[in-house]
Amino acid sequence: MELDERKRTILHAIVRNYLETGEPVGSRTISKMADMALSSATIRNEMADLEEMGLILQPHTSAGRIPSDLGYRVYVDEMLQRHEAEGEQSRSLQTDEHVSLEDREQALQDREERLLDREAKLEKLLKQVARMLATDTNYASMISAPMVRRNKLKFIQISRVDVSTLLVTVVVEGNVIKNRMIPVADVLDDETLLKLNILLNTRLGGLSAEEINLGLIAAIKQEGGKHSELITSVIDAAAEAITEDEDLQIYTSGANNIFRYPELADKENASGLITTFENKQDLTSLVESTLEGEASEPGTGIQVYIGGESPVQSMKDCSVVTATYELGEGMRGTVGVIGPKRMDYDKVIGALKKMMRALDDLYKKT
Amino acid sequence: MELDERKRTILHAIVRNYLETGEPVGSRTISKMADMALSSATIRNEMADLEEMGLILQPHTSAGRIPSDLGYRVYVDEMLQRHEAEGEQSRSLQTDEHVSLEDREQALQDREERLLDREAKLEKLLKQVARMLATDTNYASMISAPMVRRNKLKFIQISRVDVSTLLVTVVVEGNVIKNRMIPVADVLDDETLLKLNILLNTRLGGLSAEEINLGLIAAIKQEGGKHSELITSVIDAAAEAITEDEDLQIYTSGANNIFRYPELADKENASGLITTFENKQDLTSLVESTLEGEASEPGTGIQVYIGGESPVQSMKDCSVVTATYELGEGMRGTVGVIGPKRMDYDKVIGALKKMMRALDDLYKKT
DNA sequence: TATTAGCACTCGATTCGAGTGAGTGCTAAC
DNA sequence: GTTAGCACTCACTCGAATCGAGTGCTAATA
Repeated sequence: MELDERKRTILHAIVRNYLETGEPVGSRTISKMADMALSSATIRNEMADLEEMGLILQPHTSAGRIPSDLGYRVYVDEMLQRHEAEGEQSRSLQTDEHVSLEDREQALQDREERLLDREAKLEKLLKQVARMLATDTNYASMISAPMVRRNKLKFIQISRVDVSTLLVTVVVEGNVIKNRMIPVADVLDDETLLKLNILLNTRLGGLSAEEINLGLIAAIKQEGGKHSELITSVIDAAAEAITEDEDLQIYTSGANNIFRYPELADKENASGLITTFENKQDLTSLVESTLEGEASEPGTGIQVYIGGESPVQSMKDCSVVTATYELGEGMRGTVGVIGPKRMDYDKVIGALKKMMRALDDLYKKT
Repeated sequence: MELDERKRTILHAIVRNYLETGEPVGSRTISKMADMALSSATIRNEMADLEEMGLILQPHTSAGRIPSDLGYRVYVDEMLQRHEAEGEQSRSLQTDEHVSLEDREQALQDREERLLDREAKLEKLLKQVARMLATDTNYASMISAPMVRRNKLKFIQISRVDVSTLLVTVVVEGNVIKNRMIPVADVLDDETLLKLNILLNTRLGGLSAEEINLGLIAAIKQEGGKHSELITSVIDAAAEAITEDEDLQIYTSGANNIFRYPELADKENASGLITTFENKQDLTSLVESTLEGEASEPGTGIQVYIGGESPVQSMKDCSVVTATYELGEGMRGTVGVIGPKRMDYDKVIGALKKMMRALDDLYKKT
């Protein structure tokens, strides 16, 4: 059977109505709609067809129809196409409605703030983005910290904080900074310290994790003479700073919003979702899946997972809309909104696009 | 009316039974208990008295009794006294059952790990503690990062990472480290850098936030000559590191456990609690209240908030058991367990005490 | 005088059945 | 191909009946 124009219209009507009311929609409701010149009986026939095609379903015999996952799918796909088309258009028109982050932009006005130690301030930004998305949409939101490429050592410094303590500061590519304190028994004079610093920087600067092998370490130790033990500690710290695959930071917000939607608020669902939001662990699959999808088919960058399509088990009754954001320098992360399957996809996609544009601008203005 | 021995026994029986079953307990249930040689009628009379005294109440006329908040209070108070007594005993006996953190202790065996950059590793420890408490008790848990006293500058260092970037590293009392990157237009040679470092350390080292006033800053700037702009930046960073009243970090775990207890799992309650756990903001009042309470009456360090006693509005149907932990050096924080009013206080208090002992040992072994 | 047996009573919870209404599928007429 | 009409389904609501755990009170008992 074919999904002709009329069936498509009816499907749309059903989906839209269901998104609004959250209740199964009957044939009479549809036939009474303004631009619908058909009787309920006709609608019923078409509905029967749509059901046969797996696009809608009945909760029980004497109820109206609700969209099936597949039904949502065709609805969303069409919407995405429309958004994409619009996107092309607006890109040439250059709308300037991205005001929401303006206070942040303000904060970033002075040059110093901008190049700041990423770890600290980025976290605040991400939390803010998550919160804004959640409050804007009334759904739950998540955002992953961008994956930073950082496998090259940029700078090492040993300094003496007090007589018995040394501080090792390591800067790696991407301006990620790691500190480590090392207690020492024997006091080192300034000269030795300076020598060690020069030695370490000349030998290790610019190297990646793979390049720092045992041979090299041994060589440096030899050069360092009696301070080999200290050198080991320092290189250790450096290695940790480079390799440490810090478990993908993810921030969430608005978890409580799930209670707004009865279909998610029952104990079973709520408990599972809350656990997912708390552990964050499970959300990584969502991040990965989004990045993959984006790579394989780079479109607007928006992806929608309906029900079971989501890689996260506990979200089988939810829909997830994700996007990939970029903060320049190839730092990419994933941001997403999680809500009931009958979420307002249009609004959510709009909010995400707006947010991504804001993030884009934020770092483009550097 | 007086709370004589028999009334007390009956009250205990009611509370204990209610903690177990979660259902109102009737006179017959009590009279049938092993060590109870009274008829249900007598129990009923006593119950009427207890109700008059405000220690128990009836959900409705034809139901059994449940403990009132006041009833819980006397129950818990007695338990706390008992615990305190036991505590005295076990302190001289020196039991050695604190095994739960042993893997962590293992990790801290090698000396280096121990003095490590607190920020990073402490966070993991705290998260682990929270999770362990939550899984041990099946309630929700929270832990606040210890408040560090850090108002004295210990060490400042400016170093050149690359031609256009300087790195300022500030260490303050308590070995908290702050980094900040500063972009510079004009290149600084090593000598100037060294001079600046010495200048800053001699003038600022050991000073507290109050002591770094505008006059001093002006004086330093003058000494620094043409690098006054840079000096401003550095002092800025230092000041930030000292004062920054970083909004009291709090970690939570096991929020989903609230769904185990029907009296907390209804939408209203659950939504409120989840929001509280997510924002963490509201939990600060709990931390403060605990520290205050601890200060005014230093006992076992355990405090119990029953229902409305808790300073957190959303927890009016919960009980909260908190404790103050200490990681040496006067670094104190608060750890707590949040559950239904009918929580197993004994188990929770036990778990908290055990955890505190483990934390104590962890840092005493330094 | 304190305790207990007995009894009427209360009231939430559960069950049952009737009634309601939104919605369907099918058939026959247009 | 569309529509009016009709019998049918089934979740939902509501009130009545029943159940039973538990109470308070009274009178008898040790």
